[in-house]
Amino acid sequence: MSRFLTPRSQRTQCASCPVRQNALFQVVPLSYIEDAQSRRTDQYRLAARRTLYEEGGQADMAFTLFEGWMLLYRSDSDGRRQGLRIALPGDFLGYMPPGSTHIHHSALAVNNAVVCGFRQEGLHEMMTRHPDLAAHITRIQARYMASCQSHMLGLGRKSAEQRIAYLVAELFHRLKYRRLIAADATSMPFPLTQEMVGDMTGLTPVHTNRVMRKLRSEGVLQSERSRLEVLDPEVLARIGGFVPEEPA
Amino acid sequence: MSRFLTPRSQRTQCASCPVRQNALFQVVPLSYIEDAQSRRTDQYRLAARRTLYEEGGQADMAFTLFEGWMLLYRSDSDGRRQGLRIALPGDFLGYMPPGSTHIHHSALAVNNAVVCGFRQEGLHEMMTRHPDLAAHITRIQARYMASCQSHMLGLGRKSAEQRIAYLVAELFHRLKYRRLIAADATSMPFPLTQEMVGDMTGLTPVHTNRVMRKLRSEGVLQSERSRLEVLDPEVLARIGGFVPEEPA
DNA sequence: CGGGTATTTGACGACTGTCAACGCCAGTGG
DNA sequence: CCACTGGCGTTGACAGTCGTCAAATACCCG
Repeated sequence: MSRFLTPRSQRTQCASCPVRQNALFQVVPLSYIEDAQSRRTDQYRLAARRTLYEEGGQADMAFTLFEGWMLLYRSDSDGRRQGLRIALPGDFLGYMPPGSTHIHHSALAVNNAVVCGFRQEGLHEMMTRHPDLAAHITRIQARYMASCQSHMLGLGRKSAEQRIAYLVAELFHRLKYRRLIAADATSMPFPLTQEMVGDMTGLTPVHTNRVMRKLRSEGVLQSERSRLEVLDPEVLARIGGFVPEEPA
Repeated sequence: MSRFLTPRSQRTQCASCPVRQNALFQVVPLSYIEDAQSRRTDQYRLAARRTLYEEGGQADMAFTLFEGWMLLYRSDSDGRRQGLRIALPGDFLGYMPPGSTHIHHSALAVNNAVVCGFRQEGLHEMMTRHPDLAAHITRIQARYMASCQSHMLGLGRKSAEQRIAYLVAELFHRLKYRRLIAADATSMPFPLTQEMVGDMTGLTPVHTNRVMRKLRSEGVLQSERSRLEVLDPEVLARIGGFVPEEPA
């Protein structure tokens, strides 16, 4: 648990290079697109294993994730790292309400990612102008909060197998909900390393490996390269105690 | 871990009786008090060990806690319970953004408590009318989110002793920050049972006891009835890895 | 004083972490 | 084309934390 802050893949420092590309807003409601378009910055392409922002840094930008997955995490003074959330395309990252000074977590690109940045100030202005944008952001926060609480329940009270099953079931559900995979898909892209799964579940990479191996031997999962096949979604959800909620 | 849903103190179902009493809003900014006064309901007095609301219920009311402590928790299908947050006087509970149907956690009165209720709809109306109230609520959510993330770090990566030390240090800090105890106080009211401490830290009551005993024998804490004396705040914060953040 | 709850303690075992190696695979450079 | 290298996955042995079960003691309120 000590090799973390500059761990296996010699986690290079953050870097992000502007790129031009068209895409839709997946988070901001349609009615604000015009206003939002004028405020958003260029898009950024972020290489795998680089951080978009880091704990303790200035919180002057928020982002919408367009492509790729990101791992949001927090680490303590001993270098132990705890995953907070896996951000999928369409997710909103790094938002901080007015008056906040620094951000409390870091964001790491799991694979190559594309994000679109907004200045926080711009968002705050928009919120005062469009009251239902404020309501929308409030909803997003509440949804993340609920998910965060589910993870707390897992970290505090579930076994390793349950936590991992929950994580996979949740990701599978979220990908389907956003139509990033077909509704009847039986497999999904899975760019997370076992170490990252361990970060999310509060487990050691070694123990994560053992448990995933067990799930495979039980015929629940099947993994090939960076894909994961869910052989029995029912059992997976039952093991993990995962109950899909409306939004995802 | 199975005796929980109707545990030791035969946790009676929720009940709340209206009461009349004057008090200030501690959460809503002054400028909205007039509007808020017209929207708030009466205050409610809640006996110790009763729930204010429960997971899965309708989310039609939000509350400001005036007196007493509350334990917000979530439980899974096996009856295991995980504490999410200790609400102290001045805290805001049960808020759900527009469109939410049911609440995802339960709120239990640790000791006798007094809350003031607001209809969610009323809050939503106010938010559209007063954009900075929306910003304020957003800030509150972000603060709870940050605290929630700190707890995730603890649940996932810290030892039992560290988690308990963190919890106590955090409560001590929050009480001081809100001037619920003097800035130079060396002790605080501590109505939590060891079981509740275990709920918050993801530990068994039994193991919680052992660890608290250890902290006492190390001369860090001292407990009498429902008070806790912090003999060495420095060491406590260092053990728990607690770093006070601006708001609390 | 009595009943019920909370705290405390001991024995025991399971789950998970730690340490240390090894194999596999992809990308790189010769 | 092939050897090399670094990251990731896999495995085994072992230790320690923490959960479980069970029971005794202390405490609080009526």
